[in-house]
Amino acid sequence: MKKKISIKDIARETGFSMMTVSRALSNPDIVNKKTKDKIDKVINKRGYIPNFFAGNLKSGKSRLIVVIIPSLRTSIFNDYFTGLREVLEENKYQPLVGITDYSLEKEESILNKFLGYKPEGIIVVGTKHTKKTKETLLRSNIPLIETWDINHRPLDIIVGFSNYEAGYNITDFAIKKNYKKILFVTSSASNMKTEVRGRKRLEGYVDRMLKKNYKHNNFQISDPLDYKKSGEEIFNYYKKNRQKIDCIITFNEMTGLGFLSTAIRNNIKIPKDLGIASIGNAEVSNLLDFKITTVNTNQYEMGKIAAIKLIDRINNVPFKARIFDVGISIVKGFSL
Amino acid sequence: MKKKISIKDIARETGFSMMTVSRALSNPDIVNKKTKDKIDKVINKRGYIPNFFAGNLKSGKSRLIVVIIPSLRTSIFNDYFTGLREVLEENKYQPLVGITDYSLEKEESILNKFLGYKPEGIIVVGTKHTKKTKETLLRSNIPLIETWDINHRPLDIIVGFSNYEAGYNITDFAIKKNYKKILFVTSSASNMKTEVRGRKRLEGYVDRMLKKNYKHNNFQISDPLDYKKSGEEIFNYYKKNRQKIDCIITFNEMTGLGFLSTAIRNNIKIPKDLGIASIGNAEVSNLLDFKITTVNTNQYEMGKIAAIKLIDRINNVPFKARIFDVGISIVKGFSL
DNA sequence: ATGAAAGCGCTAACAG
DNA sequence: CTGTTAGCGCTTTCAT
Repeated sequence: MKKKISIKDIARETGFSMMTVSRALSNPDIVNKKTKDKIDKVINKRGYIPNFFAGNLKSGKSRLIVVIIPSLRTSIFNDYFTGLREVLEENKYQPLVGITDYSLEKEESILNKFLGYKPEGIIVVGTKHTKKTKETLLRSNIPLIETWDINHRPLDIIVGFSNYEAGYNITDFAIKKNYKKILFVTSSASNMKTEVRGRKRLEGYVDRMLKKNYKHNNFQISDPLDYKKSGEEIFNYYKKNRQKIDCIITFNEMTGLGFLSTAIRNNIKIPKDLGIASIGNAEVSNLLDFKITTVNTNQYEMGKIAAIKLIDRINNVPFKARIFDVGISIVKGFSL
Repeated sequence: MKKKISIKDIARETGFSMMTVSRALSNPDIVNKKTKDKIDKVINKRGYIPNFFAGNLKSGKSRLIVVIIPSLRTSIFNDYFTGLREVLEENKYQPLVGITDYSLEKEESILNKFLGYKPEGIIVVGTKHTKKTKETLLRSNIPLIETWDINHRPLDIIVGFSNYEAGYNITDFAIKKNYKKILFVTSSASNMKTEVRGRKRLEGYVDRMLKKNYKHNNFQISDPLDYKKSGEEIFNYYKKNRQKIDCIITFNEMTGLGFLSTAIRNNIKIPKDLGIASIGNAEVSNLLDFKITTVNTNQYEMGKIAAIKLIDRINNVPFKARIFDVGISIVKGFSL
């Protein structure tokens, strides 16, 4: 094993003290130019890399931000994470990513582990957490951003949009296009308390339908992560209930795309015989030539704003509101 | 600001020494059961979370693994990363993720930064690095896995597949299906030394075509990340050259899917009038009802194996080979 | 089974 | 502009 080189070695070799070397690295301006050059030369020659932990231990600043996400395999969280990451990196923060696979228990254990890294901030998806998670979060006293749903009391700060409004607005859009027999598709998980976002979207749909005295109707897919299977399930249901359905709205965009692909391959005339819309803004939908009408939930921007708000919070920038609505907008595709 | 609680506080409150508290946490078996219970109780009550840095500083073990990836927005790297992450987590390692956006220079700077976290291992995508990156990697003396392409001399260990073979095999598959006028699509970036993988795929295609004395033909898309635009570019080229093309193979799967979507919407008869195939295994292609014939590059498994090999290496498990080929396989869709 | 001393590599605070 | 001292919070080592 090669001997590890520390700041001490650089100090010895340059003839300066450890402190001068330290300053040359973190605060070059206050060091004599010549001194700095000499130190730099030796550092380069030796390939010295400062031990991040040691510095952090003393200074108390880790520049680490905990980011907790349900999944990275869904493009929607990917966009969100990309937004986060870009802003964090610009500000020299390093994200520490934890994936919950949609489990609140896993969120709890990840959080516990990550708190040991002494993060300067935390960003989580969702406003629903276990009781213990909430306690830990509150007790830790670390700046915190909850995201993706604004209809809750924030533990600290919330950046998100209204899932209810998303469901309401897309239904409204379909109604105005003269569709009347609109089916709303959710996942069976939307019944459970973990999947609040899907449930809120459904509620928005139901309320809009009730206002028109239209009959509301909810179909549940079995596996929200298997879009192809979902597409087939929805299609089978549609075949059996053609008379009762002239439009289908799915609670998320990939499910919508899954169904759209099945419908196209089965030669359904879209949007004439059947309108299709969804909620969320799947990157692939825009990238392929199957642009579905959907609600853009601005996840990339949401990620950016969440990171900005967190950094403001860390820097004690005064703020008025605790809830930031990044808004939603309907993106027209060919499907409705 | 709330006072931070350290192991010292727990020691004081339980009446035991810091060392006993430390052992109760990291090595519970050698501590008296009653002692441990008492300590646990106080730890829970106070919400004490061990400072990860301090422990690591002394022990020298960070349990951090640097993972450097070109992008997370492509499902292909996502699958790969998921494989990595699962194995690392099972083994109590924490991935530290760096995104290069396909830039070797960014890879270099990320690496330099991350080395300060004293990782126990490094996993990078690709075998092409800047000279300085190579030096740093070698000098750091940290177990290293390079992935995604086996046709190189490994710096330490390589886990990947042959991109050349992928191009060769899919072309072979098309030829055996009696296609003769096969167009291969790459990105303009495939000319540059950064995008070795695309170039190798093209080489495989060319060699297979030459063996049959078929004319090889390469079309380059302008923006490899805009699949819809790529789809249109390829489609326009196809329209103008219908007579010369009976099959199109794209160097990556999303580009193939982009083109497939355009072709379907333009009522091209697939695979009768035109065969379409690609390389790579885009998750979405399987999830939607547009399964394209493609080369499965086993990225999820590759991630898993890369992580396993790295952990073996860290644990000084003796190994014979330095290159591990995870292999490729053709996945039949409807498109060819 | 438990404790005391030492020190990991760095930087804050103070000194000059 | 540079140096000295002390100590961040933990674990290793040695002792009991």
